[in-house]
Amino acid sequence: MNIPMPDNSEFKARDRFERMHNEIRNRICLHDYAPGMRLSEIELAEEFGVSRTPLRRVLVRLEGEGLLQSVHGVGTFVTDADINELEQTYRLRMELAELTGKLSPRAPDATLLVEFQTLSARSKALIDGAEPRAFAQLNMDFFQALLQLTDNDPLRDISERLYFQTTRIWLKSVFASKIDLDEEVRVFDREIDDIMAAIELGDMQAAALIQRAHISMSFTRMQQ
Amino acid sequence: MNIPMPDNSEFKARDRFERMHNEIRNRICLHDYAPGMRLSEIELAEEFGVSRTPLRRVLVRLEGEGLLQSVHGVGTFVTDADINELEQTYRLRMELAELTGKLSPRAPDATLLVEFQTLSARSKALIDGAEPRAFAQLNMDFFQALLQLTDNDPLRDISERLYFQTTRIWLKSVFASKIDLDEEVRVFDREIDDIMAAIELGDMQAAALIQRAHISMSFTRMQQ
DNA sequence: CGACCCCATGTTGTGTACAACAACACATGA
DNA sequence: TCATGTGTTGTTGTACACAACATGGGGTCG
Repeated sequence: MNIPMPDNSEFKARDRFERMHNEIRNRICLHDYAPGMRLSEIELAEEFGVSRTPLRRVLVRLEGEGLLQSVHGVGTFVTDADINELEQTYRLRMELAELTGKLSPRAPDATLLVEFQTLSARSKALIDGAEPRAFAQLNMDFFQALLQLTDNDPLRDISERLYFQTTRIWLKSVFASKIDLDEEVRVFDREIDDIMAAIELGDMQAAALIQRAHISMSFTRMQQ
Repeated sequence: MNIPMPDNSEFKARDRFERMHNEIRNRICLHDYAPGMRLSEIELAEEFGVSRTPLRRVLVRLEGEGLLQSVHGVGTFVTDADINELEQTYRLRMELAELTGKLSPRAPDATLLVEFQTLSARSKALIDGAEPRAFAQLNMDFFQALLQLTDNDPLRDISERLYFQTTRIWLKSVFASKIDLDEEVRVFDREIDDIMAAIELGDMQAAALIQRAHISMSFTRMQQ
């Protein structure tokens, strides 16, 4: 009844898939591929040194994650979202963030604490003049660090999935200068410090609530 | 910036993909393909009258949904889950069910009410001696009807995703006679009637809470 | 001038042959 | 008897050629 799994961790094909998937997902998230943009299967395949077949496997996965959409005979496009879908997703993300503190919260180990401190330092380095892309990268890294505060795997997967669905749309507002970047960076820096304070007290539920509040405020600022 | 979409709804390729995906997912959910079972790409491709290529696209999607796992040179297997993963997923499903009543609850239209009555009738028909598969099918149909009580699309998607991840494992307990099927059917029949009562009062939040309670109890009975 | 048709072009989708890989049976030797 | 190597078989993964499809431009007819 057990599914066979090679104990060796070489996984040539699987690793390649994972690399390509992460790389393309990051590019979408960081607006290297902006919403609405068309991706060329041929160019991407050439870049990664593979044929279209394994690349398409990655694209199919990303389509399942709601980040891409393929249209026969036309192209593969980065999906966009209107304000209504976005609001639904944000409201759900808020609830999930709170659940992070309720379902299997996990206190961070020493390694993770150091990682948070590094993130905090990176944040402060951005306060005096930041580029949107560097800020987006930091935001993503911080989010993924936060995910390690819960042991509930499905919750992690889903939160990550929704993060990647919303963050590029949010970033669009930043790029369009609808949001004041410097102000956003300052707010984010406070969020990191507040959450770190809660974590160091071992109060994971408080950390989750702070995160929830910031997701909410982030969406509010975006609407203005 | 808009993604092109044919307004015509013929979509030959897309429809075929959707059909194959739903069919295989249902088979997994109803234990036509039990957890741990190996699927033959060649046989499935022949059955659907296509080559391996488009079929593999479906399998990749199902792998992304956590229902399948492909191992190079060995086979494609229906995933199983141990009790720990299952508990995590069930706890998350409970919370999401409650959220259904909070985030964009929607009162059912006449069509949906009729559908619920039909489901109730089907349930009562099963009370005197039911087959596990028919019960599983009813359970699935009822769940998908419940999903229409919220307008929050991401919440719907995720709830459905998690349902398909857990229900086949739950059904395994039923097939293994760890759970008394007749008793399970009676409990489920009450759940339908209780939820319908709440819905007819327009109290969607109560309906959601009842559902949450039943998800919880279902998992408890399963553990015994 | 406008409406329509047709075809050239570029894209995604499909079929097929082959490569990479893992499991198993069997022979072979210590 | 057991360990080990080796070939066979069947599976998933990959490459490539071609089909299906949508788009846009130019031509043609009204």
